[in-house]
Amino acid sequence: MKKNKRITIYDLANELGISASYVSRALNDHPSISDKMKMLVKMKAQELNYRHNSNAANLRMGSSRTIGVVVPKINESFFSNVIAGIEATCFEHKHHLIICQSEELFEKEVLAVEKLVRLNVDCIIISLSSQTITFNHLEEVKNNNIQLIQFDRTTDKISSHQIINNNKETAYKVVKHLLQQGYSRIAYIGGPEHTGIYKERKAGYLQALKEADISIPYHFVNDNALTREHGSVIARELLQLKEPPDAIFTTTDYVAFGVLKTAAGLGIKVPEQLGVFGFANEMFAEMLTPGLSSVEQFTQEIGKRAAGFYFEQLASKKTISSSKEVISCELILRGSSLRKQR
Amino acid sequence: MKKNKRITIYDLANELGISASYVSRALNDHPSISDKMKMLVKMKAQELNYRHNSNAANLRMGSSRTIGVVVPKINESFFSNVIAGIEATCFEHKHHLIICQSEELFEKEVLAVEKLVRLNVDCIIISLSSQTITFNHLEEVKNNNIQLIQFDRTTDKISSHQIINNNKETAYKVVKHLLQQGYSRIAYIGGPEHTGIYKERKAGYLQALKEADISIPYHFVNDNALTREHGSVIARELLQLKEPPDAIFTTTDYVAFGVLKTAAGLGIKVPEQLGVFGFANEMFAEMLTPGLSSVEQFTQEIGKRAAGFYFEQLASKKTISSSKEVISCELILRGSSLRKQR
DNA sequence: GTAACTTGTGAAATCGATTTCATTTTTAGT
DNA sequence: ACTAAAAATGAAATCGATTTCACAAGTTAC
Repeated sequence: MKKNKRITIYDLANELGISASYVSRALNDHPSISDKMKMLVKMKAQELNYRHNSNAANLRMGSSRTIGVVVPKINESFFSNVIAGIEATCFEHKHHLIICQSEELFEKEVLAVEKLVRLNVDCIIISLSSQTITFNHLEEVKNNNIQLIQFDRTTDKISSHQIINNNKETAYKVVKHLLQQGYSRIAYIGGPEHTGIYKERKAGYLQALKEADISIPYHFVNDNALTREHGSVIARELLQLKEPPDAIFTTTDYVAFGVLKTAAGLGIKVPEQLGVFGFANEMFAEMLTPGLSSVEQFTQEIGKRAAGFYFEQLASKKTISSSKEVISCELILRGSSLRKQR
Repeated sequence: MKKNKRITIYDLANELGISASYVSRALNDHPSISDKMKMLVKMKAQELNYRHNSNAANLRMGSSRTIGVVVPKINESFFSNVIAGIEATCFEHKHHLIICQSEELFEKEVLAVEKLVRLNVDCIIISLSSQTITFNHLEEVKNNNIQLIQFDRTTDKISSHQIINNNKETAYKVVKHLLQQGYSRIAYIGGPEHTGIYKERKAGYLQALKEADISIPYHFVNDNALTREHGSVIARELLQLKEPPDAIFTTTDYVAFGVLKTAAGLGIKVPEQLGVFGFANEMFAEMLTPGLSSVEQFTQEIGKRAAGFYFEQLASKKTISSSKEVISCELILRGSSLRKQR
């Protein structure tokens, strides 16, 4: 095992017979240094395989040109697309990205946030886990002068910039669409209400029903469902009622998939006997048979705006304590909710 | 804007009337310090909202207790599951994880690796982008005394530990299965051959055909296909031949999905007229109609083994320069390749 | 020719945690 | 009680890049 000690600017300085400070400036394109010397230093760096040490630089500068992202799951397409958007914008601004997942666990979310604080990131972009109901860990982020930006699963209890969809309005439109397709006994299977987006979607659902003067049984409204399994179980209960729903609106495509599976299992035809509408337009939504109607949230855009906001703040040097940015969704209509010829 | 300067161990030391070195030791549970004092220091740290500064610690220690992961795409379930496995093992060993994606671009892969080197990670676990055909960036990793571990998309040109599936054998089994189902004109749509796994899978495919004494036309063997679009295009060509294949084996579920779509578009019935077999058992494979037969790669296990190997090395202090670990796949048979009653 | 200024360069301080080494204090042993 | 050993504690060096400050050399202006 060779003890390949890493090359530092001091080594470069020695080799070149100049000082370390000079080397540092040369590498950073400081204006007081001639292009010729910059060239020379950079050549040498290349030759000796010099690697900049971020830890040393960050320690000195107190900034890391790094943004941390915390999401529940990186393999839900919603989140991975948001991340893609964030990354694109970071890339433009030559910032790094560190991605963490909370796996929907509060404990892991706290750990991830702590880690990012310790790493001295300049900004944390977060979408809360479904378990998260206290926010000290976010307060801490701000106490450490780290810019906090929330998206999608946000809380108003912590003041920060937020990027969200027009959830209520969109849910309202979904129900309107279902009504227009001739469904009237529309059930709801949504996520936990303490998470803002699900509350909003539920509100939109309820408002549309109210406006249409439709009353639905108590059991038609279900919260706390996020997975395919939840969807299956609740759908089974709903569809075996004496007077079952003729449409189900879910706040996640995963839940919708569970519903579709159960319906198929019970021999219920979609969309003829049951309309199904999802949310998030996951990649698999169009792969199903029939295609799952869902909501496009322009996820990439959300990511771009989240990171974009940070860089705007950085440039303007103003600090906005609290604000909201809304991105409008689009209904993607597929077979699962279309029974009328249009 | 309050100038909330971060609390350091010096601040804690001042407050407590002891030295910084003492504080450091107390926080790190150094044996030479009484439990009472440790308690006291930790309480104070809590009270003043002290945050450990990783940059300072890593600079001093030359290690970051961090593993970097570079994968082509975090939103392919294969990779996100491997990451989940890596994360689980890292979590056990109290190491951090930094996730980067190359997006199948060589340039981005190099940048990601550079970033990780600069951040002083202790180990890099990588699966190569499909563009990668030179490996200087990996050589550099090793030059910087960072442990390198490759998985799935690996190269033998750089000596390192590798975790791979038994790709050849598995592909061989897939073709055997198709033959046994009565398919005989079996086409292949695979990834780029310069990537080891695709070469292996192709080899397995060819061997099975050879053993069965089946010869297939030149056009039945296609490389460089990785996306759904590739799958669609190539499938269209294949299926419109005068003597089209009666089965298609693809090395990615995405490609297989493209094949299925095209087949459906052409009115070709799966599995009756065309058998389709994918690879990777992506989440959507079972969601399709008919279900897509695919190969389970035990991805989580791959991740666990990759990280596990690092920690074993760390514990044993031996350095193994080059080795391979093989994880066996399992054929998941679904509708798309089952036309015989079994 | 001298004052005033620019430009190029380096020494040294700095960031915060860790660790070596030395010193002080305590405990134990006889 | 006195020495030897052990435990507790702190001072200072260290990691590597950046930056402030100062100085030297070279230019310009009158």
